[in-house]
Amino acid sequence: MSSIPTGRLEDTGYRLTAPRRAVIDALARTDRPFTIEELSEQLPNIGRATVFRTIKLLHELDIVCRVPLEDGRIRYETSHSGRHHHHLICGECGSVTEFSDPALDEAIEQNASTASFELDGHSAELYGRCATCRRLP
Amino acid sequence: MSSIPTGRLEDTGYRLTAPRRAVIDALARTDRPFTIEELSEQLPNIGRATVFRTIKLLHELDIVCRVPLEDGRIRYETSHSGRHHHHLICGECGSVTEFSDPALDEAIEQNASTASFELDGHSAELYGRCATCRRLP
DNA sequence: TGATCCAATGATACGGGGTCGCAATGCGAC
DNA sequence: GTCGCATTGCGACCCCGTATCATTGGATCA
Repeated sequence: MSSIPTGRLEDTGYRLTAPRRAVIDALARTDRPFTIEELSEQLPNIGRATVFRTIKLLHELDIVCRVPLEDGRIRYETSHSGRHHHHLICGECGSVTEFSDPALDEAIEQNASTASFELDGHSAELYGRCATCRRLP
Repeated sequence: MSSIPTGRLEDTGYRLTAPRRAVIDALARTDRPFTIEELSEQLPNIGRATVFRTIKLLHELDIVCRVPLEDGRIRYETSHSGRHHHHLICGECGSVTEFSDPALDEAIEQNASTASFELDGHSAELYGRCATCRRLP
């Protein structure tokens, strides 16, 4: 159960309304990647469109992040670092672990630079099985 | 106008039928990433479902690859290398350039290994502006 | 050459995920 | 208080892709 930086909403001129607070509370109660549908089920009093809009907003503020699965489906997750990062996505239990690595970012920048490409974003997702599912210590 | 290795279809036990040939011919005529809809418009006599099925098939055979855009939409592209690679995706002209880089793959494997994660796939997409759009030599 | 059989096709309905339009609501500033 | 505008809820809608299923047609073998 992590805490969500609601201040960031108000700082950027958005209102912290009751429905938004309800979505944020629901997020704080989950520690696993979720779909909008799952989230929406937990919030029967909140309109589906509002859940979508709120998640979109939180995504723009880097409070939640999109997690693209291998098959193209999307889940969302509350970003723990709030900074740019990558994901280790377990295909067995569905867990998602954030990581960041300067060497990886460096390799990405190097490739862009070699191609005279002006980089303004990137994504990197790793798919496989997590340590827990492999029953490693 | 690149040539498509149609042999790979028959080698794997699939029939090289007229509709499939039509899709493949259309691909050979495009050198830009495309959506199924765009492709389907060029093939008014081919059923939409067949275009989807054929692209899915070609994707499994690594003849075309999925290109996930920054906003989550998907385009497809005929894979030039036929091997695993990453993409430089220009947000201005929409061009997609393949590249592969052992250093990048190495960094990815390193991170998986550190997390005791058993890697069985990964993706890396770079978003920005290509050299042409930047008007570089 | 024809008969046979199964993969492939096309039409269409369906489903998941997300957005739009719009009237109603409710913050926050004055 | 009240005014204005951001936000909400509802429902219709859209996009992309898949499932269903009757029909077609290609490869194989006699």
